[in-house]
Amino acid sequence: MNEQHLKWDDLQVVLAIARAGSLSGASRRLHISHATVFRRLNAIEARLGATLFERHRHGYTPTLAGEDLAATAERVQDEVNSAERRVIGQDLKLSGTLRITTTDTLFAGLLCPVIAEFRQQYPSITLEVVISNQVQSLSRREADIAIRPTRKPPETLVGRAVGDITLAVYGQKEHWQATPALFEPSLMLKENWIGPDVHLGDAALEKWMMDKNATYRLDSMLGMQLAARQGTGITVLPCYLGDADQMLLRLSQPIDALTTQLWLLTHPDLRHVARVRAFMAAITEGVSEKLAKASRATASKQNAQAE
Amino acid sequence: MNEQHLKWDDLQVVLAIARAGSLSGASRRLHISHATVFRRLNAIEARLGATLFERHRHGYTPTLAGEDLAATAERVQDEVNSAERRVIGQDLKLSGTLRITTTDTLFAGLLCPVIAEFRQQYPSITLEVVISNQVQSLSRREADIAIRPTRKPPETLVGRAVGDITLAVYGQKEHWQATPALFEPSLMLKENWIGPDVHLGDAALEKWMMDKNATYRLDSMLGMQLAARQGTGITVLPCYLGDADQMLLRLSQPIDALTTQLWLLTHPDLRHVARVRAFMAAITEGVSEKLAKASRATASKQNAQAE
DNA sequence: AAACGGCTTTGCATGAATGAACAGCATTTA
DNA sequence: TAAATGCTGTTCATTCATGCAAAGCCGTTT
Repeated sequence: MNEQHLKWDDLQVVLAIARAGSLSGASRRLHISHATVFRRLNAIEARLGATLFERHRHGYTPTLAGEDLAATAERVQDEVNSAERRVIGQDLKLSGTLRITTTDTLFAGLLCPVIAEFRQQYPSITLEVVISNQVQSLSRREADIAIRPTRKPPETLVGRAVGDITLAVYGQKEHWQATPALFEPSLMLKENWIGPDVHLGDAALEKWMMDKNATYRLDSMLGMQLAARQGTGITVLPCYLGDADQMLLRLSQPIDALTTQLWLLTHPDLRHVARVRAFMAAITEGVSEKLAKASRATASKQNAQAE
Repeated sequence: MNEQHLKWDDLQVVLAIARAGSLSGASRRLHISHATVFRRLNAIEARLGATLFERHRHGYTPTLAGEDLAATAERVQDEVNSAERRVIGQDLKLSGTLRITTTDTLFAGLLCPVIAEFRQQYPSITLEVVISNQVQSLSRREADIAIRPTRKPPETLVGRAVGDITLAVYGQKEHWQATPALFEPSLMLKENWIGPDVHLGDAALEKWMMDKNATYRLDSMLGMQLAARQGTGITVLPCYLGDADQMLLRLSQPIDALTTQLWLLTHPDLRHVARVRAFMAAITEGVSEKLAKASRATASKQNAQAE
């Protein structure tokens, strides 16, 4: 036997195939061509003199040896990711790339102009924005900063709460403008409600909507906003989104049970990275003012009704 | 920041530079060109945006980040080596490569014909023989099988003792053939002794030679054999070596304090590899007979004197 | 039954990586 | 003191690895 048959990068290929269960799945995980995955696996097996995967038409299943290597690869991956974070965590330059993950609602309703301003302020920092309602793993280096509404952030991450996100009932202005009062939601059960489907992933909202019997469900707040604009029914939206929409009218006070906080989160290892700090400061400044403005709009409407 | 800047193979380069302290040293460790080391390190640093080594004319020293990555790389190396041994340890084929390490003395005096016979018997097995008096690490995959004289083998390895290696005093036949008796070594203190230097690495032999005042020292048994052939003095040699040399004559009984055992050692993970088993069986059979023959030659000479 | 989607496998052109050779500088050796 | 040695750094030609495109097979959907 020669000294070393296993190239360290080989483990990454084995892991991707084992976890994806196919060559094409692995190629998508690794962002390389499936032809390359195919050839690299065959080269690895030839070098080791061992069969790592059983071939099927629908894909590949690992042998015992293949699974052993995949488990090893996971441990190596943790080591590599930790090391990389530690090294990059010392970066004091206001340049380089930042990868941000946030929801479509937050991006469209709150963050877009703030990020544009940050771009002007720090042109040397390259931004990659992942707009997804799926959770991106910060420890797995899928993103550097997460901007999310949450009532309880993960303990493994660090960050700050920027402000409260209040939610209230909204309806089409054209339909509801002749009714100036704010309603108690429990008195609106006979209305047609537009609600969230299970993919939106807000358990508290789903629970709150249970007695509303929504027969029109969408998987995003933006979708619910668009539906309410059509006069199809009433729905619950974040105040920053609903209040800014000229075609919608606020129909209730903010609903305490649905209030969340907006959190900026990053991995502890990255908290001293200069561009991470700069970005979080800019978002905090730009967004907390907008959330405060939404809060003031709530109070103004209440005073107007008292007169 | 992009998802991943650190290629897993990068760690290997960083480790080699950190431990060798220079690009050329690292290139020798990795068996690649120093130009490649130079370029790969610069590429790694550019990707990470961090300085891993300080440059000097005499070589490179790691920064804190570089040392951190090197420590990580060592852990990864252990993982990779263990995984490879486990996978290869299931290999049941009588083909592939075997890497053997043994001493120059054992190779020249005992193993050469036995290995040649093994080559004829298993032509599909490629042998790489490292002849060195330095210890080669089996856990670091520098060799698969070690053949060594030792009185106490390392506990982390597995193997078998093939037989005893006896050592006795030898002198030039031309000079000593008129003196048929065997001497007690303590009565030969006034002779000119040829001894081992410190690099031979046999502490028991060095201790035994202390009162012999050897003023001609060599760093190998083969060297001591050649010197004794010239009639320069008397020396201590393994019986399998001295008895087979027509120009030398045995002058003493085997010296109990110097007797060692010949061990075949391998890593526990490799003990079921078919070619490892085949090689160890062949060496055991071929060598134990030769060591027994040396033992019989001792008894015959003693009987001749009793008559 | 045809179309579609997902899988694996193969050939060719291109880009990336590597080794060989060279150059320069400082230190060591004869 | 000159030559040898060992280091880093650069250029050019070659080799290797990769992506693109194509082909084949099979199961599912229309």
